[in-house]
Amino acid sequence: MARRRGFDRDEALESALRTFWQHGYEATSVATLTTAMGINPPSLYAAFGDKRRLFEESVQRYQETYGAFAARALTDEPTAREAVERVLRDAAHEYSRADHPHGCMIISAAVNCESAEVVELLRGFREATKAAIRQRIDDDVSAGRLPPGTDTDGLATFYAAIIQGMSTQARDGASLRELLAVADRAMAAWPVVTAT
Amino acid sequence: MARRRGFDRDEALESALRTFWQHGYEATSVATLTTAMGINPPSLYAAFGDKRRLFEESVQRYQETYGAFAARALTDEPTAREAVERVLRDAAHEYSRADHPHGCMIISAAVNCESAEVVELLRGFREATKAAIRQRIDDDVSAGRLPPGTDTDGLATFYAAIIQGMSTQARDGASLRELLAVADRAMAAWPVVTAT
DNA sequence: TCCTTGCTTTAGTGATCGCTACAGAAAAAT
DNA sequence: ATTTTTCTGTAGCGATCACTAAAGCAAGGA
Repeated sequence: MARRRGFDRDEALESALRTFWQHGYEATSVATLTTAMGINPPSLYAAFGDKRRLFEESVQRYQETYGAFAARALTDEPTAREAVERVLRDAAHEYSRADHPHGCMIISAAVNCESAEVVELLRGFREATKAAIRQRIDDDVSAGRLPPGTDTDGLATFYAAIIQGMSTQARDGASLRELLAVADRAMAAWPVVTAT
Repeated sequence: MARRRGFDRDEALESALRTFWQHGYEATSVATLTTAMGINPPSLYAAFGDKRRLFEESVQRYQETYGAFAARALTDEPTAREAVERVLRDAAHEYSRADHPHGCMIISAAVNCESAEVVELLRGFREATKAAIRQRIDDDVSAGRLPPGTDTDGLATFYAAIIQGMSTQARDGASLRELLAVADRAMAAWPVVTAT
């Protein structure tokens, strides 16, 4: 039929992801992207549509790779307490790794962003994570591991805030040790279950 | 001598501050600034130097006004515990007020910013706040209100992360009630002082 | 071998970026 | 009233923004 694409679409998307992760949506220019991806603008537009759709694909890919630890922890662990603790400890490791940008892309890539759609896209992902934490805690209330009157929404908001604070700290250069200390301290705020 | 300035420098600076606070350093264009300030570019450059120096003055002004609650709480309260608790509760109120942008300017205005100098400027302010919290806790260790082995640096990092998480939550639309719940939950992680 | 098809490169679109030259206007000093 | 000085508005600087028209090139089908 015709000539085939001369670059690996997946590798190019990974390069775009990391560039967006480091600099954010609007601060990343198409020129920066094409340089990082090793292609020319027309190839980018042919393969990914435009800058926004490339960003959306990058975020999707982030959620399925670097950001997948949270969903994994929430489903794998037997109790809400262990699940949340593992989310925080995994976040500490993930956010401080030296082989990719620090912090969380979902949290930091659209902070100074004029596009309401892009802002809402990431805010939606953050809300979803918070809702997943709350669901996991609700399950524990239903199972009797937490008292019936537990403020599950408040707890979910608190741990979502912790994750966001850890991401900011990581961006500011906090070490794995410091982030783990934050995670441990945050778990000290877990509701005390009084014996019956 | 000569013609006097036709606008109020302080009012113009306040307008610039709020614009930077809302949109961040790089996402705020000079055109946006001049519109918000009600002046033309040459007036801005004559009165404030350039965009970066205007931003620095805006940050300075922010610290002395909207952001002054933290330093006040840390010096006014009698104990570190009360001081940190008041910082968090004041932050909850300040970050969710309807009459100015949500969250903290120092935390959010240079997240997606390519200028290393601007990033470092705000990071320096964040480090200073963290250091002030740590100092206040160190004082309590010296005074015997906290045990000698207390990890004061870890505690300061934790509450700095809480403040940053609250700022992100506020930007995402969290209410005063939700932010206060985060503050209260965070205080539940304060070290337990065992009786001697 | 030649044609068709689609990816590639080059080069440039109008719009906006931070910033400023220039000239007119206004107020204090003479 | 005239001069001096500094602010003000207009208009535009070169650079960069996201994006694309046009033409060259490579590979499968005839």
